[in-house]
Amino acid sequence: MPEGHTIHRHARFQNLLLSGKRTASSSPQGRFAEDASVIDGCKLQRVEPLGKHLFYHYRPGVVHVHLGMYGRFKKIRRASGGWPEPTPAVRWRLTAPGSRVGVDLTGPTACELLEADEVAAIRKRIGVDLLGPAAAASRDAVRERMLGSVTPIGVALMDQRITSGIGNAYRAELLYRARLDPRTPGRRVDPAVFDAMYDDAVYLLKVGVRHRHILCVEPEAVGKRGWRELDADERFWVYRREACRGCGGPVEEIKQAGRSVYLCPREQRG
DNA sequence: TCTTTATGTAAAC
DNA sequence: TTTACCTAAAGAA
Repeated sequence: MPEGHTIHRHARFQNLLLSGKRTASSSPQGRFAEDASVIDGCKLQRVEPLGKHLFYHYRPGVVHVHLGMYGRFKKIRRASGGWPEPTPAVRWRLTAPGSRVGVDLTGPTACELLEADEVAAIRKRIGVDLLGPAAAASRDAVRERMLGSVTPIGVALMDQRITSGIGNAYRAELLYRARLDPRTPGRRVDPAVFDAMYDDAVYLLKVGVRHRHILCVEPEAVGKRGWRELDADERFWVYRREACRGCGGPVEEIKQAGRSVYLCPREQRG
C-alpha cells in the first residue's frame, strides 16, 4: 500500500542496495527509455524520499518517481543466467552491475528525469514529510494551518501541500484513534486532540515502515510472529471495515474530496 | 476470463 | 467535482 511508509521503506532499501554505485537503467516498457539511456551507467548518488515522492540523484539529473495508486517496485535477483526477463509492463529496471539484487518499477504515475528547477518546484508544493527530520518541529505550524481553516479535518489531513505521507488508510485510522469526525472543520478541532493525532501520525507511519504494512491496532493484538498473523481488516479499526473494531457498531462510509472515508459515528465526534 | 477495485494525483470540466 | 492515468489483485461468472 503506497502511502508514505512504503516510499520511505523503498528509499531505505534502495539506498543500501544501489547508492554510490554505477547503475544500469533500462525501460523494457519503453515510456522511460529516452531518460533511462541518459542516466544508464551513471553513479546513483542517493535515493531521497519526500512524502510519497522519490528522487534519484544522478549527476545528469534527478529521476522523480511517484507510485500513484498502482505503482510497485519488485525486487529482482540475478541468477547464473543473468537478470530475469522483465515483464512488458516494467517502466524502469534499475540494477547495479556488481549486485545480485535490483528493482523493477511498474505502473507509476511519474517516472521522469528532471532538471534541478523542476525538482525545486515539487519540493515547494509538498508539505512537511511526517517521516522526515522536520516532522516533530513542524507540529505548531501544521496545527496553525489546519486549525485556522474551515476545511474539514479529514480533507486537510490528506492535503500533501500541508503534510505529506498520509494516505486514505492512515487518514481514516488517525481520525478514529483521535475519536474525531472527519467532517469537523479545522477551526472546531481541539488543539490538544490535534497535537495527539499529529504525534500519532508520526508514530503510525514509523510503525508502517518497520512492519512493511499499515498497522494501526494496539500492539497486543499483534502476535509473536507479527502482523502476518492478522487478516488485512484486523490491522484496522475502521478502514474498509463493516463493523468498528472498537465498539462493534456499524462503520459509516462517506466521501470526502472524492475518496471514501470510513468512520465510527458512535465514537467519532465533531 | 471478465469485471471491479485500490493505497494517489493532476488535468479537465 | 469528475475523469483519466495505469497496473495487479481479488472477486464474479
